[in-house]
Amino acid sequence: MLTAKGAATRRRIIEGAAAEIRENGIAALTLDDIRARTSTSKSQIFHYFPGGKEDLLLAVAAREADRVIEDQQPHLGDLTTWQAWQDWRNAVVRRYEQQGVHCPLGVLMTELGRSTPAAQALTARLIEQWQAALRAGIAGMQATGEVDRRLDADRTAAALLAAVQGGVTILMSTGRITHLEAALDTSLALLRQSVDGEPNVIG
Amino acid sequence: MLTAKGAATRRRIIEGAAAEIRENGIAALTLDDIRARTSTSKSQIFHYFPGGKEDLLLAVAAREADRVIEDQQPHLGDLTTWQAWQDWRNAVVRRYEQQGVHCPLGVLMTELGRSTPAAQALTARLIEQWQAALRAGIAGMQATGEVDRRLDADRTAAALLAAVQGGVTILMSTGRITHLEAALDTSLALLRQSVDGEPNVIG
DNA sequence: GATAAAATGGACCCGCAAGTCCAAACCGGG
DNA sequence: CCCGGTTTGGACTTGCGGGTCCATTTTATC
Repeated sequence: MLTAKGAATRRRIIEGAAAEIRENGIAALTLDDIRARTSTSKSQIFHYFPGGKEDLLLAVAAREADRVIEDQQPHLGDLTTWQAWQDWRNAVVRRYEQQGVHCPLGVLMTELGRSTPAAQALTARLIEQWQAALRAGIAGMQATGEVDRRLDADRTAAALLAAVQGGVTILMSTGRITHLEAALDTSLALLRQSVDGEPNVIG
Repeated sequence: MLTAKGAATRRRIIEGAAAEIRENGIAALTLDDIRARTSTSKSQIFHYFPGGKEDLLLAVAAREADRVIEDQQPHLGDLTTWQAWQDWRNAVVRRYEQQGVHCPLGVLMTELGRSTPAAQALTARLIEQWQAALRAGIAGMQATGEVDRRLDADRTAAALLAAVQGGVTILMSTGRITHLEAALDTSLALLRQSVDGEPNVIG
């Protein structure tokens, strides 16, 4: 079982590990660092994560995956107006601006993505969830005629998601946010353009 | 100095390390694996890469960065017609289809990207080079009137690059290439669309 | 407040992998 | 064929970090 105190400790360990990754990356991550930061002991880590490091990392990844979606709310869930899209765009930029150079999720995915099926499933679920929200937003805008109905909503959502992802990746490796902004703005311009044949100014 | 034989060995070590990363990722990479695969000895690795593992990884990253651009040629250097763009698009898809789940470059960048300034410079240079080629292609198409002149060529190139990068990232973590394709096709559709105000069918 | 379960502390073990070292083999030029 | 440097082999050291173990303390429940 798990008492309230135990649950709190477990949570503290996950958060501490995530913070550690954000600061130093996963390559430098040791259980001892986590232990020190969270004021716990080795035995606690293994008590709450019997599978050891991998088990803990998976929990961190799950937490971070949730956070990714959370941080885009309430905008992501309500992309019904151009203003909402713009707010969402700004939320994404702001989120990753603050994130810093290490993305716990991205690193975790590339690190244990292929090794553990559980991690792979987590990734797939996040992408699906994110893409579904974008798809719903696009479809809704199409219903009101604000977005060209000839667009394939799902495919466009996939492209938009890829653009964001790529912008973030470049941000992580260069520290510059210009690509993420360009990717978002260009993608949104595509949505805004030529509604049912009517041309529109780009940008 | 470095004799022909020495240079060959050095090259063999780099290629072997890259192959090892492609197969098993960087987390699992050990000097012993490389040693075994390349039929060399520990001392050779340190002889040719005095800085040890990090030194070697940097060399691998440099090699892979070159390869990324190479593999997109000759298309990337000659984006003067829609056919050329399409060929380039196909080359990119094919390249990453074959690459497998591990991208030596991507992994290396996220792994030692921030730790070593040299790696960071390498990344910046690759992105700049890649983006410049795309920018040149877009600008050229604008000159002939085949792409809307109101587009900011550099910013659009940045967005396109981000889209590709994101598609690749998603491919690496899910094994599915659909996002890369959607990202490329959607981005190219944007370029093709509404030339100087004339609407165009999307997709 | 007794008792069982949960939580915690921290010493210890152990294997692995990076890096060191030295001696041997090889090779090119005089 | 001999001498400098280069290349190679592989044993050895070393430290780090994941994981184990058990004793102790705390907490929940009756």
